[in-house]
Amino acid sequence: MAAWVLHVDLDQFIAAVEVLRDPSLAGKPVVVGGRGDPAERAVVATASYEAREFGVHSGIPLRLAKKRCPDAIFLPHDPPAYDAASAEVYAVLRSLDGVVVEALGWDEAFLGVTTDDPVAFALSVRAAVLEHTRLSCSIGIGDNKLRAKLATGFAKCRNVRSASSATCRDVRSASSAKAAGVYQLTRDNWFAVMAERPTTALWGIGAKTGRKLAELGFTTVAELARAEPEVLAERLGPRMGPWYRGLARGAGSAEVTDTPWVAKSRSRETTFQVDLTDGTEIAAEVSALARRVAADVVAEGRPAARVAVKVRFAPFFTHTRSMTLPSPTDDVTRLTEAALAVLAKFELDRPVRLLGVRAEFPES
DNA sequence: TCTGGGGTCCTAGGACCC
DNA sequence: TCTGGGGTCCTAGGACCC
Repeated sequence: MAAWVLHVDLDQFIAAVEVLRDPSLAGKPVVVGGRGDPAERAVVATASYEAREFGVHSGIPLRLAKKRCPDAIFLPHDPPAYDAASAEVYAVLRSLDGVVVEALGWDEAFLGVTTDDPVAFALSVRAAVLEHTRLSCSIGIGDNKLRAKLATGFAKCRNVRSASSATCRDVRSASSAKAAGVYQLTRDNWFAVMAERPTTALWGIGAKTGRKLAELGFTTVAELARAEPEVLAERLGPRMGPWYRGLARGAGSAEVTDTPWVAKSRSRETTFQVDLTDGTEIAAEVSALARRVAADVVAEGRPAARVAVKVRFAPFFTHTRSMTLPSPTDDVTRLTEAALAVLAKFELDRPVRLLGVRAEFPES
């Protein structure tokens, strides 16, 4: 019996929950985001596969989604509904025998499992989730979390209509698991599958870091895996540099833990439909955000030690100022006064498109 | 095409202290 | 008088992820 990491990822989770609520949406292009009004300042949270065929995907402005897919059905983002659906999925996962469940978000979890047949086990997990929640998921199997997580992307290629995407290139020939919705990635097929892919295919390397690596001459995973740690450390920092090289070699933790997640901070922010210019109005919005954050802090049952304010000026310059409180507190008045004191550190000389307030908890 | 909201971790400079 | 280093805290910003 061997230890395996499984990465479970619900397919188009938010759109799928909406379809369960309203079966008439099935098979149609559905776009969820903001208040469901494509004329507003907001972005796509999830698009159904039908909408994705029009180039609509997470993160693009609703306005653009409407332009690309005029017939799409736009729905408001409804977190409580997704919380509830997510809880059902986790209940199923936690009911599985001998499995450690580590939550990653609404629609993702790592499972730690000991088995001789991880593919059969993954298929049984898919079946259980589908039977009890009517939601489908894809499952990556790995010998650590990094490989399990990346495997899920390939699992989706055999599961859904995204087989034309870059992630899916050549995945069939390199596969060892033949089942739909499941894919296995281990040290044995790591380089066969990953070597020629761009460094940004790795979990933890985004566009910015990918560009820096390319400037150093490392474009593919194989090239990054052969890089000198010192060269990477020089350009990308003493810890991050060598860590990226490890990613390229498929290195990662295999430890799955069910220790409950404890928040290190709580924040609230708002993008205004129309930029704010009036100082009094800006202060009033910061107060309102601070009161919401204070309520979150009270609910958390721990006092906050630090308060930060975020201001995004038009067109898109984001700045943060913060202060450590004289002593930790969960008092609404003290937190609000602190947020206003931090706001006063800014020179509010340009229109403001976003305001945010964050409370940080002391380190355990 | 003007780009949400909620988080986490890392880096780097300056203050301050010994 | 001027000069060392090291350690820690505070602050701002960058990058990434879902």
